[in-house]
Amino acid sequence: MAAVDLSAHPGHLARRLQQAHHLLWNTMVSEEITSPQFAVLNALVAEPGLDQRTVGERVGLDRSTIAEVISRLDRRGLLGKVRDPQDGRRFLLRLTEDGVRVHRKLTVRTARMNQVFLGPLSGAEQAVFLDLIRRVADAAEGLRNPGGAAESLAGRS
Amino acid sequence: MAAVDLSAHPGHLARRLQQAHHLLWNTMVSEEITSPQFAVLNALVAEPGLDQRTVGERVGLDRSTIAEVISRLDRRGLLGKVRDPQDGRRFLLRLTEDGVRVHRKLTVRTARMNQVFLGPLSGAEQAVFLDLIRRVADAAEGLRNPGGAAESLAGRS
DNA sequence: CCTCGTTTGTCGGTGCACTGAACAATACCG
DNA sequence: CGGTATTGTTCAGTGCACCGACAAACGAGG
Repeated sequence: MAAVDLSAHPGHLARRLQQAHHLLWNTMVSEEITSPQFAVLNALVAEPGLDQRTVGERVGLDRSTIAEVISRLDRRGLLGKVRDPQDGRRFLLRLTEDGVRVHRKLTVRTARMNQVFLGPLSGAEQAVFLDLIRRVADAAEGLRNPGGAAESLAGRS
Repeated sequence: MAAVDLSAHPGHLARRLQQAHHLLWNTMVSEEITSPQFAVLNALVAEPGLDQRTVGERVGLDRSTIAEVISRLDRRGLLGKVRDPQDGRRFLLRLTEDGVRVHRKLTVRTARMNQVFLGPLSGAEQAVFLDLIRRVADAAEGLRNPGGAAESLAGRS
């Protein structure tokens, strides 16, 4: 029996980590607005008037997924989409007042939740934790678009 | 504009980490069998004859999700389910020969993939990385079942 | 026995996430 | 100007993940 210890597999741990986060988010932040939805709201607070594709790029969601998330936020009246008069392909997105309000409220709660989530780690460990995840995620993402900006991974042709 | 830097949010990073893993899994391990499906195969290699619920507990999936994953593996002929003669509620699960074969093949590939995935980190960092994720995930999971082991979070009343 | 409460699995509903394909509007090139 | 990419959005299909409700099966008391 060649069974493996899953607790040494980063993918398995990543999944469990996200489940843990989902659980905490539901109880401490919101049952209506999900974490990806909040990320979209946040992106539009920072840069109102973005189009869908760019928002997706900012928060790390592909075109299909971002379309669903945005349509949900639209249905709830948290943002509005209008066609760009300059470029009839895009929708320009901006938050409604409701959207801004929701974002403000959840910002406070997410901060509290993050403290609880990272509670088991010391301050120094938390910084290391975030740094390590970011490095692993960035590297793997770099494998996808070799032709992005000035790149990360060494192998330029 | 009270926008927040998402790259300091562990939940956001956790999601991106999983996406990165998903991408690598698809290209380096299998497009047919997913990571959760492999986890189930692995659990049944270690302990043949488990029931669905217990498998779900081993790999960290709830009853609904594990049912879907198992039905997929069943449809592909990688495992068989028979009712427990002792307890008519459960199904006893065991891998078919095909299932064992697939598990063996993927075990090799996952090992390779994990090396690439963790490649950006040094050996020492990899150990820290896995340890930190495990601690955070375990702690948050502990919040769910207060009746688990001894308790984690400091802020008791 | 026969009810009461629990456990196992299923089902319906919602939501994230990816792929690949279709479509429309725009931009580029000869 | 016309034809061909390129880009932004949508749609169909698959799969993970959660919750709540439900039926069948079990277990313990009466």
